[in-house]
Amino acid sequence: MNYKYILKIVIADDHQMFREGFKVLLKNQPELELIGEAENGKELLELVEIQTPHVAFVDIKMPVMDGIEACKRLKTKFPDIHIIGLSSYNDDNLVVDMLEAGAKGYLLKNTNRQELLEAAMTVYEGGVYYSKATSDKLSRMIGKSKFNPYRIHPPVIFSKRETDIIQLMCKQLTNREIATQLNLSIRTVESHRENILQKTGAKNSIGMVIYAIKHGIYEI
Amino acid sequence: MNYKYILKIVIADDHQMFREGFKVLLKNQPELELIGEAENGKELLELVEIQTPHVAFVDIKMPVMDGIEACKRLKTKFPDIHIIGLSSYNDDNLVVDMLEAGAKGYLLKNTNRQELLEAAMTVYEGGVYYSKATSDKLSRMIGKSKFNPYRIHPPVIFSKRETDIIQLMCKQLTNREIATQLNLSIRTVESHRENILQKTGAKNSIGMVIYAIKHGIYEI
DNA sequence: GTGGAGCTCCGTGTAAATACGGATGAGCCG
DNA sequence: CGGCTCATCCGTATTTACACGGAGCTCCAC
Repeated sequence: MNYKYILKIVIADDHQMFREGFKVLLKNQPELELIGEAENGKELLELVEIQTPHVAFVDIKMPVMDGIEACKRLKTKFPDIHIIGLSSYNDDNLVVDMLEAGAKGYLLKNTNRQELLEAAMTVYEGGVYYSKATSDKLSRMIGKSKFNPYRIHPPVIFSKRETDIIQLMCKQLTNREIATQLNLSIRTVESHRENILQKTGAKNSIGMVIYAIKHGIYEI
Repeated sequence: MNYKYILKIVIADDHQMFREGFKVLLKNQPELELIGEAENGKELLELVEIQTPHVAFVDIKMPVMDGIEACKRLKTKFPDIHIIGLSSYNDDNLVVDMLEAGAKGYLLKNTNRQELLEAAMTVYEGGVYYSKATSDKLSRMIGKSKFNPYRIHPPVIFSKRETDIIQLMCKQLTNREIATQLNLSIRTVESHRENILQKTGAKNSIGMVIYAIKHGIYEI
């Protein structure tokens, strides 16, 4: 498996032991960068307020504010965030609630680093992911519900060239300067820029750079 | 908000978790450079002995030597250092002690990067800064004491109008749309934009929006 | 009551970006 | 092979942005 992104993630769980174990799983996993931890849903909301994670791993059962409520609020306030529910065992009803609240994935806590990475990447790209160890009962519940795994929106993927151009644009180079630097015609650069605007849905280069920053294409 | 310094800061707190969170808050905050950490007051004194921080963020409650004692000793030995007290909740009496010991600011630990930066800059420029979430009780205590809050305003680079326009630009409005929304002539908006570009040193609107995001003028 | 800062407005340009249309070849994959 | 994406290039036109200049007004502080 090969991924081209580095995803910023956060973990919300009330047990420090689990958070530590989670961090151990992230060792030597450069594709996932843990940028914050929360002990409950309230802290998670505060955390997301100041950070900008791509994916949040959220325990369903937490004090103060549980994962389901946190998920609902997160999706309202930060529609772009991708949420993966966590539960200690197959707490079927709660998992379904979590998915209805907007989570796009679900993992049992005794997961492994492979699943962790796969789940994060899948939901980030617009898909859904369920723990392989998901109980038959939960599988049937999901199968019957609207949460059947499918890819909603094709992920916005940028070609290498487009990524280059986005980054150079973010460095305040003009189309002409980018063309010179990349040995391209300025018209080619303009074409790429148009495609980028179209893909990101941005109205102008400002929207594009915000998109780029949000999605980690450009680091500030 | 715009600051022209890069402040060297240190953090003293006995909880590694908090220090890590503190460091997260400093991400993308080029104005604050963390040059050292200490786990207690004693380590803090040793640290300041060999480093020269502009501002020290010091937890009040620490083992070995608490923040209050550390603050007193620091102010005696290094009168130029600026100290901001930290506490997990409104521990009113201790906060007052900390301020009497020479701290020029006080922050609750669940602060944000905006407050962090503002507090650091304010005390560095000779002012005092208290956490916005400071309890009413503490406010009264401070009000009665010699530590009457006042704020030295750092050189304000952006006027209210300019800030408005920056934020609308970040929302991908064109000059014309901004003019309409603010009931201004488009030429006025263009003038403001030119001033903003000049102030930020940005080459175009992309540089400006990156500046705005970096400095908390626009939240993404 | 002078001076500065902020806000407002304007003229005249050039440079750049945005928007629509189109095309060709290379490379990959089933 | 056939279909696809990517990268490359182009024409034409309009809209915005950027850059340089100047000026009058209010408000407030010194």
